[in-house]
Amino acid sequence: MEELRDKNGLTEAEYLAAYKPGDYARPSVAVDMVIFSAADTKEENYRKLPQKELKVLLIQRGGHPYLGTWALPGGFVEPNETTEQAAQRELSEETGVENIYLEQLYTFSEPNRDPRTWVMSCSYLALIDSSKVSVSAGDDARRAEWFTVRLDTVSKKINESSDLIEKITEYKLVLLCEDIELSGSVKHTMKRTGAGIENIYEIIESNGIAFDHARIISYAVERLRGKVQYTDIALNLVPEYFTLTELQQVYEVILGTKLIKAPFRRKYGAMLCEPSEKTTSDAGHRPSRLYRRKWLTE
Amino acid sequence: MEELRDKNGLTEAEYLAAYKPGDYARPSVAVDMVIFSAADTKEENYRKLPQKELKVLLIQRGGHPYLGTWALPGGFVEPNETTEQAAQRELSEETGVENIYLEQLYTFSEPNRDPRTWVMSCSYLALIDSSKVSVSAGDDARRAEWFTVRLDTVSKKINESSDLIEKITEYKLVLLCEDIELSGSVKHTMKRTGAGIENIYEIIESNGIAFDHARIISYAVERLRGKVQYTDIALNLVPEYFTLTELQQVYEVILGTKLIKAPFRRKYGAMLCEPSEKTTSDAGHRPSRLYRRKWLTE
DNA sequence: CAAATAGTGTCTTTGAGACATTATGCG
DNA sequence: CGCATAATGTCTCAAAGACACTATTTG
Repeated sequence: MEELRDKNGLTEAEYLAAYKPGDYARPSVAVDMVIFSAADTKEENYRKLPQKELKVLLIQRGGHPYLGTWALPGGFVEPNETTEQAAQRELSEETGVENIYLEQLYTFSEPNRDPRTWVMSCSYLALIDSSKVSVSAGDDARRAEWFTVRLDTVSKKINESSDLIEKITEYKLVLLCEDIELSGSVKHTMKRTGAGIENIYEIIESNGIAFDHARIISYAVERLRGKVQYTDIALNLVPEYFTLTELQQVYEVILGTKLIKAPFRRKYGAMLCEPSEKTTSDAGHRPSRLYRRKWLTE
Repeated sequence: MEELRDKNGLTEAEYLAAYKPGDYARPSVAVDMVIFSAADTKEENYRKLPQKELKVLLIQRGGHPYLGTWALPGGFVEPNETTEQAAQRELSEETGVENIYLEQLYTFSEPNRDPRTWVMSCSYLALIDSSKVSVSAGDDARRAEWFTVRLDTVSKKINESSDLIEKITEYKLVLLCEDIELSGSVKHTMKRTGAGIENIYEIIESNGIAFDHARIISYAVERLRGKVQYTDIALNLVPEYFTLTELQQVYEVILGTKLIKAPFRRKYGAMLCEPSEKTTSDAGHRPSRLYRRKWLTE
């Protein structure tokens, strides 16, 4: 292999030594983090259990563009690191917590998604257990807050003609934090013509959410909804010791549906969790067994 | 919103007009295409049916680095296009076929994955029906060939200690095209320490496959294996009119297992396909009904 | 008719969904 | 004791897995 020479008579080592990068345009590459947690609501009735809510961490922009609106935490990838390492770095800077579940989501590349310059966003999904979440710090410079996430399908239209099927779905994303309400609408058009499929995503409204981050958050919620059903990913949103009711609430808040207790326990409780010796107490009702994650070693 | 001014007293329009991109390093971003098809093997016995094989399109490198080895088709993303558009462009250049199933896979970003310079690869999965595949053209400059794909799990080790679980899986990828045999080994280490999970992928051997493309191809096969089970993605590998046995073979070759006919037909045949009036003929046995894709409009 | 595949019937087992019933700690 | 939740039992129904049987074409 060392002896191979190209049409200029150079070996690979010689070629690389002489290599000069061309000066064609290169994009900046940022990582944007969709950091979810599942936090308890406050419950006044001491006998009733709190409910879970899906939260996402946003940061208020202190400069242009999108000054004053809310954005996903993120930053630029540096030349000596992978996007995963950049994501890990941003994550510990932002939350102060190490060892968080991290998964690459999607690379968004619309050339005008950042009005300043050509910036691609390699987005990451991170899941953090709510007990580790530091109380939303009203830091001096950057204000970071956890927003309750709601993603609903607003409308679904299907246009069918002889050889064109068009499926238009509109999603509405609402983000709430005390008196702040942000919202965004994403329209997904799926076109099938002949043997071809085309998916188009458009942001048709973005209210207080910076860049294309409404789209990125919607995408992250959809990924979470899908993966929760066939992986143990939800266990990353729950403390080390947890009750099965808690876990069920996490599933419910992600999927947006109510689940029935008995089959949920048979399926996920038995498959993903193992009972510990501990129980809850002081609850105003029968105490509940605490479970731990069962590491799948199949 | 127009009236908001930042700490320098600028409106957003003024800020953007004055904006100068910094001169920090930017990566090149390439798209690499994993183009799969499912082609029939030759069968001498006229009564027997041909088998399907999973194929991937590779191009022999005509220059350094990795001169003479085989690489995924791909190219650089240009400033006025999305990665999807770049992928679409590469795809029609390479195969001459429009309207192909296309899906973003993963963005690989190890800083040294290209020995020349900092290049990220945004990889795409494309599925093309074998009847559209032009016979592997021995073009003048770039030699392109379809390689039969085989991905096996070679070994699986689990190290469990008190608070560290390590799962090491080794995959072996073999690519065959007549007398050419390429191979690669990818090692996946999953470490769980405390609440943290770390996934490390290493290429431990690459025989005739350029860059980190052995890893990208392995990733694509795994994605395909996963998605085939809960989507209609496999129908993109089959012509407009196809038999259910053909479709079953596609599933079998992707999953690497044999499936039982009756339940396969009940599940996928009824759900994803609709019968046409046509049948096969001249087969040396009972003719088979030809089906078409049923577009899912739920 | 023999070879080879097409296509269907049915039995078993598994598991999801739905609902009901029993258990238990706390004030 | 009564409230609220914990935990489990059981019935029904749908579907996956496995296997066998019938149907149909061509040389």
